[in-house]
Amino acid sequence: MSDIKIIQDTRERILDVAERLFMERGYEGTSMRMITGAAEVNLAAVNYHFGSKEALLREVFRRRLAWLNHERLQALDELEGQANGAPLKPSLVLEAFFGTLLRMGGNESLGGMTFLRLLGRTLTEPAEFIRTFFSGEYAEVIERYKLALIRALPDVPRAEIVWRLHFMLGAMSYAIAGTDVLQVVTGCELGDISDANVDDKVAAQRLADRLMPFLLGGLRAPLPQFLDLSTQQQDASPSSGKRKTA
Amino acid sequence: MSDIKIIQDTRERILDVAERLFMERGYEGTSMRMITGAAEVNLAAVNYHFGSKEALLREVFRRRLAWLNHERLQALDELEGQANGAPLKPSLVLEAFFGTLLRMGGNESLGGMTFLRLLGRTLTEPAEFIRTFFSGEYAEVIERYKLALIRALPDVPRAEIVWRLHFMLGAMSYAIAGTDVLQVVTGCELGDISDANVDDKVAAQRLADRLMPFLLGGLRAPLPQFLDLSTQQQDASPSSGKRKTA
DNA sequence: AGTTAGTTCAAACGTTCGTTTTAATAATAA
DNA sequence: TTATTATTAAAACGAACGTTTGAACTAACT
Repeated sequence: MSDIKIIQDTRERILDVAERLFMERGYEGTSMRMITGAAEVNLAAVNYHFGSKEALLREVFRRRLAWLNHERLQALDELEGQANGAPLKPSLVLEAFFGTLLRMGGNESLGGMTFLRLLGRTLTEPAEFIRTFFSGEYAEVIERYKLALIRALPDVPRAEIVWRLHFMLGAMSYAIAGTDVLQVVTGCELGDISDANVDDKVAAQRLADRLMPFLLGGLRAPLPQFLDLSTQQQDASPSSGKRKTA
Repeated sequence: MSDIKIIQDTRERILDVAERLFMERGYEGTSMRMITGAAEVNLAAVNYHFGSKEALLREVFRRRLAWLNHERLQALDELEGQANGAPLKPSLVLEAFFGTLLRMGGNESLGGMTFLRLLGRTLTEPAEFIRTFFSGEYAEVIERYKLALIRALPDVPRAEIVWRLHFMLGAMSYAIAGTDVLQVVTGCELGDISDANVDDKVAAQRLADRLMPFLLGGLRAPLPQFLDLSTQQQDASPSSGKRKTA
């Protein structure tokens, strides 16, 4: 049962190892020799099968993002189909977008938490070709969800929704990518996410349970119109009265 | 006025240039020759003044974090002094923690947005020594604020607060670090943060105005006890009744 | 003046990087 | 079988990496 994949062709074995190493050490911090060494293939195999290191990274992402993009679009299609033209509830839009990703993290045959961590980390990689690659891969899905959120929150300005989508992506990426980083920072009380004994399925579910309420709370927070950071006097507690609510 | 700092000693010029390049290209993506070339100093100057590339990165952070840590602790001290032993309002704790950082981003002599971006990016750098360095630099401040939040939200389990602190750090880091990344992803409608024409002061203020309400909303969101991601039926809209609120 | 400590400089060190080459081997088709 | 193609193998390529060396220059003090 655990040795289903003992026999793997070179191509797949390289992709699996590269996925893990890129996650652990970053793109620039992972050399071809590390990859081919861990995958137990010849050094030239990467260039033979993929052409270059850059192309290998792209392929690592493409085989996962193809599934993710399709799944996310389909989830939104279903929601919009059921809604019959009515705006969707924000919670359902978030569930479709982030829930799909987190469910992917729970499925080891789709890369599991390894791929999720890689995705979160790589979004901040500064290399030029990585950025252009991601905007190409992500553009369509993000655009669809952005429009869905704009329809779901008709009273909130578009710009504000984009900001908050930005914040939500950040919270999610760090929550995933930064586990071992912030585990030290925040003390060891998380336990859950960074626990290696727990399998991806459970870890992803626990993360989802905590993350989704946080994101919804942030998305639906009062608008900043009447808040002023430069004074220390603003009151953002829930009991305060006169505030515009998203 | 703009040429106050034309004359700089080698040490400072290296630090300034390294700060910017590490932000733009990452630690591994920035070579000593890039740094010394841009700083117009000899290649050996970095090793002479700092010892190694690693030590240079540490020094780049130390000169900024010294100020930031002091300021954050002092802000919390003041709040707790004014409160006379009573728990602080969550909004004030967040203002002290994130407001201090964002004000730093508005002050060019403290590194401005360049340092903020560098900080956000570097938190996810996978290199081992970077992680251990940060946990050492951050530990005290994070611990203090964690305790303040725990006191500020007595009804919320400690673990949940740590999770949400984690999420907030992520939202902030990405909001800062990922501007040029997600600018493409989210379309060009942000305009504000990634606009090079706007100075750091304005950019930091605009970011703060958007970010603080989002973080507060997330921090104070309903607890996940009764939410279940695996079913698509949960309702997280604000009008729904029976939910425990943080 | 001479001495000393601090700094800058050009040049080279050995290592590792991604990639390429050329030959050997395995697999498939005629 | 032979011919052809696909894959793997070992070795080397030039370039770039972080670091070190030892001499040259500067400035201050005796």
